[in-house]
Amino acid sequence: MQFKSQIDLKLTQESGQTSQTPWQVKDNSYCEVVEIANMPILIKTHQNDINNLNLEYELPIANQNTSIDEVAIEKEIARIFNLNFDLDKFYSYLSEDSKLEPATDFCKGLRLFLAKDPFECIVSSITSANNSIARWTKSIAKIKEKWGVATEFPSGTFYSFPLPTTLMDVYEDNFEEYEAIGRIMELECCTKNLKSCGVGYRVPYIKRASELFTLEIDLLEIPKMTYSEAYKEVLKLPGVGPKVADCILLYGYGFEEAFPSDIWIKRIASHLYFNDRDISVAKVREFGMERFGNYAGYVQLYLFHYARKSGLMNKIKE
DNA sequence: GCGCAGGTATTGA
DNA sequence: TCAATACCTGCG
Repeated sequence: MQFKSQIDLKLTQESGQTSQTPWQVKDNSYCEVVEIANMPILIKTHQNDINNLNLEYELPIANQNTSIDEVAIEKEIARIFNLNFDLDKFYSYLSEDSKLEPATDFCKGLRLFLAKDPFECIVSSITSANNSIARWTKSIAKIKEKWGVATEFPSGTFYSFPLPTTLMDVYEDNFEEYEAIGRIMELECCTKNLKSCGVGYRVPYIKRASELFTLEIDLLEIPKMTYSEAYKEVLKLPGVGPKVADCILLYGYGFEEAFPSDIWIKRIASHLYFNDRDISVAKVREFGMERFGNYAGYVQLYLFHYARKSGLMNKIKE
């Protein structure tokens, strides 16, 4: 299967978008389990040039004889890598703004990398708050190892992200785990609890969010809402403030009018557009949404990577 | 060993 | 509505 779209797969995978961790690299391909028509399918993507994306897939060993709708796979992959977004049109938009114009050179082929699973996106986003990319990436990997759903494929065993029902009931920390099954182990041997994944004080946020998605909130309703309805809805979740809400909406659900604003976007925006004046994060968010409209999300993505790669970030650290 | 980075929740104007 | 502060962890 091949997609004739401009995309830099490596850049898109590794740009630290918060909806999910990068896919596993195996044999020169990025591999991940994606659920399509209620079946876990192992997707392997690779590319040789920036205008082609190649894809192979495997069915679970237990379902080798099941027939699968390839069109559904194609659609889902195009959604995840946002392949229908017109990059060239976006680049000509960037070129009209002298502040944004240089970003193109540093980010050619970078696309939104949307969540394969909304719940994973939400936990990833909560974990990413007040955290470094390296740290939250490790935490998510540990959560998958400990409670993920294993599926056997011809290429091996792969784990997908745990379900909300699983995560809502896990032990919070060593002490809780020890209390529950302490008789057969030492306190320092406790490893199957959320705190041991390095998520720190976000433990109750993650557990409570899992509970909400099990009992009260329907993840599939969110994409049907307008941006501002969806924004209010995800803000109800513990550990979700303005920045994380926008990340969930943009990287998780593809609301491209979101402009996730953190300390870096604030610094970049105030440097480029406000003469280095100190602007509140809330104002930067408003500014971005107002000025860039439906391109706000892409502009945010591009600004961040442009600033990082060009050395602008080091320069404006105040 | 210790300071620092980084959003959210909470508290108190 | 806004400012100040605590929260946890890993990195330099």
